[in-house]
Amino acid sequence: MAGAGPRRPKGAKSAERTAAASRPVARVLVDVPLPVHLDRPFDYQVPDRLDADAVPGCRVRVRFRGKLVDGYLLERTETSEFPGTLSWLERVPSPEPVLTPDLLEMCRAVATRYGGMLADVVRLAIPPRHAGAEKSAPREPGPPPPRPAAQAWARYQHGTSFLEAVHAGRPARAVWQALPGEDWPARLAEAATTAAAAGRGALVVVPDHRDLQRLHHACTELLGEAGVVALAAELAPAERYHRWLAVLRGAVRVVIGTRAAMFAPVRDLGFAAVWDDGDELHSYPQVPYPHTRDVLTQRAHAAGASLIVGAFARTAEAALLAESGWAHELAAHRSDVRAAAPRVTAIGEDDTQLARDPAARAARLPSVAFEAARAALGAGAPVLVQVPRRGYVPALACGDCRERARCRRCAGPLALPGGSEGGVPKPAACRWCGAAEAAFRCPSCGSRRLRAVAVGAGRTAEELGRAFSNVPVRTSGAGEVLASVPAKPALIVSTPGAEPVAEGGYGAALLLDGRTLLGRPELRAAETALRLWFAAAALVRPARDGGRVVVMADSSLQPVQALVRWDPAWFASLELAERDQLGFPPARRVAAVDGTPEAIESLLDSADLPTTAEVLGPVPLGEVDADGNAERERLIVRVDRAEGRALASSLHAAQAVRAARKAAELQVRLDPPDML
DNA sequence: AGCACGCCGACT
DNA sequence: GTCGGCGTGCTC
Repeated sequence: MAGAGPRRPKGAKSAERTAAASRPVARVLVDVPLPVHLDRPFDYQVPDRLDADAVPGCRVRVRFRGKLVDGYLLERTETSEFPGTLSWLERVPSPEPVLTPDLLEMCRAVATRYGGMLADVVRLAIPPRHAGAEKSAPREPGPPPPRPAAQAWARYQHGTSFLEAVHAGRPARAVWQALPGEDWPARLAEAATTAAAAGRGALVVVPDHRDLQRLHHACTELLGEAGVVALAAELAPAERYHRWLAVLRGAVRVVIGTRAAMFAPVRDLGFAAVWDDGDELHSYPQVPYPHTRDVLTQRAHAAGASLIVGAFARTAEAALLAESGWAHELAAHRSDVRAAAPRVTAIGEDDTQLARDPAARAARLPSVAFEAARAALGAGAPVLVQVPRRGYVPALACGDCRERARCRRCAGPLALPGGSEGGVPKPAACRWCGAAEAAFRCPSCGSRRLRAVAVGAGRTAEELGRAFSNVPVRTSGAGEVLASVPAKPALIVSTPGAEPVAEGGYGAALLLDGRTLLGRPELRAAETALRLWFAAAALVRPARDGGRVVVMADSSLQPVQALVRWDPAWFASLELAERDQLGFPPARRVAAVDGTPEAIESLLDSADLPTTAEVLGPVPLGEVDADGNAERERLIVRVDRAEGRALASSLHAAQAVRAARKAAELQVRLDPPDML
């Protein structure tokens, strides 16, 4: 019997409705933007006419605060704890159980990890409904594909045994350092197909559409058109839902996609992979801002699936997975790496010798770069020119050694706040804790000088075109991204991340403006620069075939050394150690809380933060008035990694307390990638 | 976000 | 007395 909601509703109004005979209570997750304290299910009465359709996981329409809203039926129960009278379930748009127990559990885990709300995660995980797709989407899976040959994996230590584990259903987890020139889509397709051959599901997530096309091509080679499905947020709604349903119903074993696919409801997940986890596109820009790598590691763990975190470069997060022993290394022998890599030359500011050629001088091309390009073009190969994007971000660095200037209290980034006091410009201040730094002294070299760092304009394609007047120049970037270029002499000017693949490999790559790339104010400046360099350099022929890379950056810098030696793991390990020392993620877990000063204050009053919590700030965000107060401010809270979960849950709880509710508008982000 | 209840000032 | 201010709390 229903505890409160009567089975047979009394009163004239609901006389025509009768509750279902068995399990008349539906626990419903309402899909409306709600304050955090309402992050819980609500109970409704199931009328007997909807009894058959109202199955766990189906979409429902219910009346909530007087309005008809969408929701998901989580479960049917006999009784409700709610003391009042339950409203009726109004409609079941479709009995398709889209929020399966597995998917629900995954969404809960993700919400918990980020201190976010379940409904927000479910909104990311389930695409909008399209009725036609429910009729047309397939239900039955085809036979498992044959197990693919995977000799190419033998180039990596433990590569063969990794695939063996995938096939045998033993969870193997690896940080994969792809060899220069590696056909990574083919390798990931092989691994995914290996899981499918064993009858299990596979999921591979890549940063962008171009990568997805390459991966899709590699997968259809092994699985045929019907054996793989690509999920991408930019698909038309009907097609998107059709493909998603095919996955949900278990009709397709291998699923690939861009970040929205991290939640794909793959049946019996046996293998998951994220390619190039350092690409910021893997960070989902909606609450609670989940990251592909985090979600897939969590899913692999929960499902007992194998996992690959792969790239040409390596993030500090991937390094942590390896160093903590959670994953193992999947890398080639050093000698094989050297044999596959191009020859890399670094040219610093001081040893820049401009080319004699007047046009090359005009383009400010050093002679080494000019000669490398000319030799490659002469050999009939295309040359890649990587030009950093435009953009400007104010930040400060040591005026002498160029080390990023950091706060002595909390190691946050120093910047010039702008504005003046009594005609004197305000001194540098920490962007985290707000402490002013009037007497900077560089911890590395002792210098007292500060200089502004700005991401500047790159050289243009026209300038380079003049330096090589008889060679066609093509550009790949924001406007138009090229997928591939033929093995002919050409200059390919590309912004980072938009480099086309060259048939037979580029003869040379020129990585311009390395200094500005390295000097970017983000925490990940060096890691990002190196990732972009490796991605471009990996498209160049091996040194033995004449492949050369010239990077315009000081060879004494660690990221530059890592590129020259082709040792991404070494740099990632240093980076991780440094983050540990500075108290940054992933060594520690950091939360950024934005909101009005009152909301922040009430959160600080009420939050039961973990014992290792260190609170920085708040610092004003955006415009500051005469008294130094802003409409919104940011608070940083950091804790030991082990207390990440506790931090997420305490921030979740603190947002729900009465005092914070009025001021509301608190935005909580965990390990925000763009915070610094 | 909107809507209902609730405890003090100006009015018939 | 009683109308109505919006401050506070709730949404099955």
